[in-house]
Amino acid sequence: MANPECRLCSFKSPAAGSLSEIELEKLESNCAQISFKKGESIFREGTLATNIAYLKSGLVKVHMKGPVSDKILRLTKAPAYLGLPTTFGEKVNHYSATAITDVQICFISLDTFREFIFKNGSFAYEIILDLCRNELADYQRYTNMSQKQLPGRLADILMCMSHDVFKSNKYELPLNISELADFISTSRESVSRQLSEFSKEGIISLNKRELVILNEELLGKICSKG
DNA sequence: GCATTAACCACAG
DNA sequence: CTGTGGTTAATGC
Repeated sequence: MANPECRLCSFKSPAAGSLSEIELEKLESNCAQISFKKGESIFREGTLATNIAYLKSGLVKVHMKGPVSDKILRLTKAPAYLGLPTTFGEKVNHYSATAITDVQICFISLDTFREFIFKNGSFAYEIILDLCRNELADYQRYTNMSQKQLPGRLADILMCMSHDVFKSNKYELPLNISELADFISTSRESVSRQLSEFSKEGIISLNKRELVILNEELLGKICSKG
């Protein structure tokens, strides 16, 4: 656990950017930074939500238990708040957050956070903005996912990760096959098969976890046609 | 009917 | 943990 220096933090959220000097000092003394290794759980579904979690660096999967299997709700890259809806709106977490790379988290006291919301309109506004954007993005993803067939769903997340997370046509898959399946609501076998289909068709190449998108145009078509 | 899609099972690296 | 083959159920011409 390191001493946070919120005032100097270069990963500050837009919301924290609107805090005054004094408020930042307050934040500093009510906040603890912790590192998690890849695979470690940051907070877990069913446990009491005690703090606001701010993802300072790294990549996290947000996921919840379904009736059949785990479901990955979102992939969240730093910087971002994790689980505001479940921390703020509910006493008990309705979903979990797990590190998929090494990760740094700042846990912020719920009371302090709440106080900022009450007293600092710009701070509150930034938080609302963030929640709105996420809700819209989630609605979009869920309608997409529920109407596309398997190839379209897979193409979708492969491109998403390429554009939004890694900003490159070449990247290391952050999720294993069965996590990909949990993400796009299918079985691990289907993901495995579909990936080799894409490889055979020359759309992607995949050795180990190293993914290269060779034919982005075609992948885009598959993505939009479903 | 026949084809397509995708899940489930089993088994092998 | 992954990749494949066989089988099977559902859905759409």
